[in-house]
Amino acid sequence: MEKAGINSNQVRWARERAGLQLSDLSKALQLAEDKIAAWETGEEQPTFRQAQKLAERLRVPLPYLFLPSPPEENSPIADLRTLRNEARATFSLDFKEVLNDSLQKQNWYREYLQNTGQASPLEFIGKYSVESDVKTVARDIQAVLGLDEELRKSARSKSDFLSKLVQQAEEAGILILISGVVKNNNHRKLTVEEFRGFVLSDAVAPLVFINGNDTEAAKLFTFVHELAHLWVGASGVSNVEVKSAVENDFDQLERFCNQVAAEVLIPAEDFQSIWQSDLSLEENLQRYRHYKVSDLVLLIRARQLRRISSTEFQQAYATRISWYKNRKRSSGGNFKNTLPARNSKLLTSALIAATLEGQTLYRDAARMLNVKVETLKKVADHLEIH
DNA sequence: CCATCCGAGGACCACTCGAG
DNA sequence: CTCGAGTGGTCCTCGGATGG
Repeated sequence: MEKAGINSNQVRWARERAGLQLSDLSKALQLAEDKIAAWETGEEQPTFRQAQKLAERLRVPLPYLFLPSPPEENSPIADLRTLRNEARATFSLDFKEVLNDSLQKQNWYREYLQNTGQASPLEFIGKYSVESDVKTVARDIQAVLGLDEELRKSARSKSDFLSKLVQQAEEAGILILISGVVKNNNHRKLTVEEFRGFVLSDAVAPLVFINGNDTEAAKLFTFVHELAHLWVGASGVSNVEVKSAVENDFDQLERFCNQVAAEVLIPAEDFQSIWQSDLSLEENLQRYRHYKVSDLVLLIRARQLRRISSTEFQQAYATRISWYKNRKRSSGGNFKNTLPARNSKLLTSALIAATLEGQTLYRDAARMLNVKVETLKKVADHLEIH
């Protein structure tokens, strides 16, 4: 069998980068641990086929295994880090892949707009700064989203409310991706401990990514929080701790975006006028049902506006969180709906339009969405029906 | 050593239904 | 009417099994 002739040092580097033990790899590749160890020392060489499988499992392009030394991997993440002053030592491989995947989609979409003469700058990107008035920014976001009494009324449920807002944001030209996994791999779930969302600001093709593994309540809040980022024109990775929204976040930008998000979802004036001090917390929460926001958001608001004590907040918050965590996730669903939701409907339909017009190859389009060509065609049919 | 097949697991939306 | 819970349809990845 012909040997691949890879650089043994690269095997070790890639394995450690992927956070895998020799034993994990041995199991995944169905090969003896000694053999893989020998690849790493250079005593043995894998076959081409084995090298291919190895690269696949280590999530690196095959050529990486032949390089003389590890490649620089700093590109977009370095920028994000400087923009966000939180000292995050390292990002997980999963996160990096999601970020790169999103950047590719954003780049494609920007070029698509340019090629079709639709690339006009969105007026709201970077319209304000963190020094701006919270209320003013919040009103502007509401206006762009068309978030008014009517929209709230038309939402059939809280999750429907979120999807309606997402739809409005996409119509305004913002790509919104909501996914709880890396690419289409259900075995690689994203953790909310690492991030709840991120935003890639851009004048013509802004992109918001929401970690779909989060609770409904948190997703809604993160979504609006990321929009606030765009309104001040800042990219960044966010881990919006719902809890920290009521305390003084050390980061001025994050604090500002949290305040704006709360103001968008439930304006302080409305909140104050509806609240009745002689009612219990639970009774009061019932009075805000038509706002279609979850108890968690209401609790944040109540605390921010000093309607409840810190202890009351902590207590009510804790019971909600455990309830949300215990709730069952139904399995099933239609992949033809899932795919556009994960990759942004705006991007998906633009991509399909581009392939139909012959500007983009089916192969490339399918690769960008991480599906087979056949699947992409089915999704295209599905979307045309509606 | 390797190609191929097959079942398990699980993501997510859209819609319906029934209780309050 | 409102709202949450439940359900159906579809795909991708993984890993074990099989047999060349």
